[in-house]
Amino acid sequence: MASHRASRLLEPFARRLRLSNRAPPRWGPVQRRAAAGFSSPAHSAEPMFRADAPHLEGMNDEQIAAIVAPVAPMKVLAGPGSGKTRVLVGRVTHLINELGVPPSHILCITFTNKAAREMRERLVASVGEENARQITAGTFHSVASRMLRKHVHLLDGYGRGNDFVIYDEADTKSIIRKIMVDVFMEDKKKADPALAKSRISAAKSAVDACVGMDGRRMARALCDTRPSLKRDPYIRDQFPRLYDEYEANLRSSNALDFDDLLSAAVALLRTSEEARLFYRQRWRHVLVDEFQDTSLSQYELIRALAAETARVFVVGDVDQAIYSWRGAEVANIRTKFDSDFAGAGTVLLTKNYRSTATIVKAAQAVIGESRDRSPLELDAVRPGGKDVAVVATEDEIEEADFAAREAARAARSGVPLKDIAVLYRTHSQSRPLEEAFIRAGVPHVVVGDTAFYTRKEIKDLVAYLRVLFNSRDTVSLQRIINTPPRKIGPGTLEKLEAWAAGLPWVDGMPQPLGMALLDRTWSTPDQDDLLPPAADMGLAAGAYKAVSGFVSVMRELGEAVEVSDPGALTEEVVRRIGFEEYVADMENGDERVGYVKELVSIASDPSAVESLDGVDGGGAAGGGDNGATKRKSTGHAGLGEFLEGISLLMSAETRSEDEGADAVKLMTLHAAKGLEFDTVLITGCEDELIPFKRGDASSDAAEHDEEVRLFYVGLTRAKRKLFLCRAFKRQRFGRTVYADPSPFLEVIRESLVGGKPPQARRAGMGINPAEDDANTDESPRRAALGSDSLAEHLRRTTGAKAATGGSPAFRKYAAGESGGYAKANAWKRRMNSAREGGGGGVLGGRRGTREAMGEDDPEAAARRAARRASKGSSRDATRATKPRATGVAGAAGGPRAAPRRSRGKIE
DNA sequence: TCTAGAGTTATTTTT
DNA sequence: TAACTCTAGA
Ligand SMILES: Nc1ncnc2c1ncn2[C@@H]1O[C@H](COP(=O)(O)OP(=O)(O)OP(=O)(O)O)[C@@H](O)[C@H]1O
Repeated sequence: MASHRASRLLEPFARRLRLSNRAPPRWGPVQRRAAAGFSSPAHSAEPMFRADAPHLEGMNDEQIAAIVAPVAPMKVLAGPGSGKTRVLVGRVTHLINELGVPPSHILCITFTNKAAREMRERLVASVGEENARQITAGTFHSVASRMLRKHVHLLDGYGRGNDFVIYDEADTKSIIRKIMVDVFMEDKKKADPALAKSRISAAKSAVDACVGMDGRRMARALCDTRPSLKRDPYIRDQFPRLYDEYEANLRSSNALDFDDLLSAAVALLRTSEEARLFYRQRWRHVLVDEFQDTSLSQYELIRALAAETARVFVVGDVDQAIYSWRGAEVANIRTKFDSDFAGAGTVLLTKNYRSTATIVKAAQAVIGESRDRSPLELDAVRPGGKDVAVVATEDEIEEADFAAREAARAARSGVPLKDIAVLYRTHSQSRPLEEAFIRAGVPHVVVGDTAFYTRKEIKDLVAYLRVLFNSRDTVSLQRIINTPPRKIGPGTLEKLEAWAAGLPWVDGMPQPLGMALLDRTWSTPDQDDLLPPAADMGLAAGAYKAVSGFVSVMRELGEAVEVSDPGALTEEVVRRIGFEEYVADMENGDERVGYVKELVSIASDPSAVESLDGVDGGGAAGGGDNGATKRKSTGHAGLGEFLEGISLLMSAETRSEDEGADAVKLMTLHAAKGLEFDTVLITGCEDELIPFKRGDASSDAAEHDEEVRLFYVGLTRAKRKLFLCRAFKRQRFGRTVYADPSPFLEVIRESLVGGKPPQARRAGMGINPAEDDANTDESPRRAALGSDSLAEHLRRTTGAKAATGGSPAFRKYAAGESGGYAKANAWKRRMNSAREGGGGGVLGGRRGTREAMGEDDPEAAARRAARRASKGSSRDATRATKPRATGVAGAAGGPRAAPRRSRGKIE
């Protein structure tokens, strides 16, 4: 039985394989143009390639060495902009065009969906549409999910069916909250599922495959990686139980969380001969981008897929490792790869083709602040000019206005909007930016914005679809059973649960309520009553009627599933449950109705799930029926694909028209990894924001280094022009917080202009103070707050030592010693703690701030004094002096409002 | 069961 | 500040 299935699944591959066995013509003689940085793998096979092959054109020797290296484990280590991704694409092209590898045998793994999409574009350009379509390119999670969708039933005792759902953060937290309240009797109010979830997640990524491990085992694993937790009584006493309850819940709901996707895929490959055989045949060549950010389970997935076949090619840069907080291990690329993949070769690339020399120099200076960096050199190929500007503004609103204006200016001078990015450390910074872009009428896209799918009306609607797809999904059922209100309150729900608990168990578990209600598991096949008699369910007549109503709607919708594509089905759901009327009645009803329509249109649009098809590569992971051109998939499978898409692809802007849209991209520094833009503006270059410092936690050296790397990643996204923006003050928690410049700014300044005073800078070294920008602004204030006053501010607040040699000061600061930036920090601490204390302290604190600021900018001090005198709230005062004639009100309904992410299709 | 008003909470970073 | 949750009262 099993082997029959296997051979059926493998059949298409066998066919392709036969086809591809014809050797490609015209292989040239072996040429070894490349030597530098190329350590030959143990294999003695010589690289074979045509020196004139188009995909090698313009490549340097090291790049070619990597691309044409013999098929054997290979890793490419190189700094930003050195062409790692380009080499990876070149390698794929080489495999297909020169070695005759069928594209469907190639698996390309990236870290984010954006990167996957970009990779796909590059592949299309290099190997053509048809070939690219057959390559599997996706994130670890999407690839793992696809594997499980096909084969999870082969995981013995795992209790999941192929119609599993993926629980997102909100879903898992709601489960945990429930456990905390029901099992641990915690106060509903106090319970903090976030911490517990992060512990569970950390434990799961600390282990190569959590499948089958119980809570105690997981607790031990967690303590092994985080020794500080060993003495934590919570981990010892509660965590194991919590974990087991959590797992039981997911299992009963036929659900997996994000970490489970990876673990289960690893377990699948380890335990199932059939699956192992299948995927090793399927993906004979595995290539991984950004390998430095792989976690243990991701690494194990690669190993399980490719360790024996040894056809693995990874690229990465330890200096760009920015995900250790979620379990990424640099050791994977540093050492483990070499020891696990025998005879692994290494190629180093050291030329930066992306950025101008000035930008590279600034970036190198910053990464130099990391203690644990790669010894790799990075030489800029492009000459440098005045490409780096430091800009200081009064607050985040001005900063945002500046960014919008600068983007518009760049666009006017010919830079495509989509080649401009505004980066920030935290999502919360995106809001004023977005408002400014709307005000300025500059088209923009907020990338990685999950807001759409976390909206209540969208979650509700998706929950309907999920229950229709998988009736065991208890979290979703609880969401929808009384939404819109249909008189099934908590009391009724409790009775229903009691009823379901009394039904015969299925698969060794009590029946989830959804299954009991919707799958008629209580009935014998020939009965066709909607539900058992009311008395059997312990319900009063009214409640019984309400429940019957719900069940009958769901039954009918369930029948619609098989004949509808996701769009039509969603529309049908909306119609049957009167969702639009329900939503319209809530506040902001019109807007919400718009979002509902948006979801329908996303569901209807086959290209909305484009990257999912891509993951499938038109190949076997999706079943035997494909290879056909893209079409709407109907039925259960189509619904599953759609649901998977919205769980896995975090952002709504996966639709092609948004992706390709000519719009400025707003995103976090993390999200920008691997991308490049002509012009980059990094906002919030302030101490404690970059590098980020959380109020409570004391940051250790490793965390600081990661902040350094993150900023480094941000800097190196810029090809031609880089703006570093900071604001003197910023609203946080509704309070005004004053901030010093990021210490990294001083590092950059010093590297580009040396320890010279600000005046010398203007004479025209690397930094362009952007004074013009300031002066052409309608607000004359910015001139006063340009980078000159910034430098002045830096010099004074960090002391003379820093002024003549910022770096020693920085080192002290980083080491936590006093004398460096500690002075400035003490100043700020005083400010903030003064504000914390009651009334009088507030005033005193503010005054102190102004004085301190006033020292370096008399004009600003005068302005503040005027504001103080005006006695308004600080916000009003700010507004009064702001060039906001076109303010929020004007922009809100403005016809030229920029295309925001989630509304694109509403018209 | 629903609502309005009070009260509290929030901000790293992502799949 | 603003967005969300909870509670009391209808
Ligand atoms: N040999 C080359 N000649 C010209 N341009 C090149 C060459 N190699 C790479 N580039 C260009 O340099 C830029 C950076 O390449 P790529 O994105 O592949 O770098 P990367 O190493 O992946 O960067 P990162 O680590 O920042 O993701 C791209 O625009 C690419 O086209």
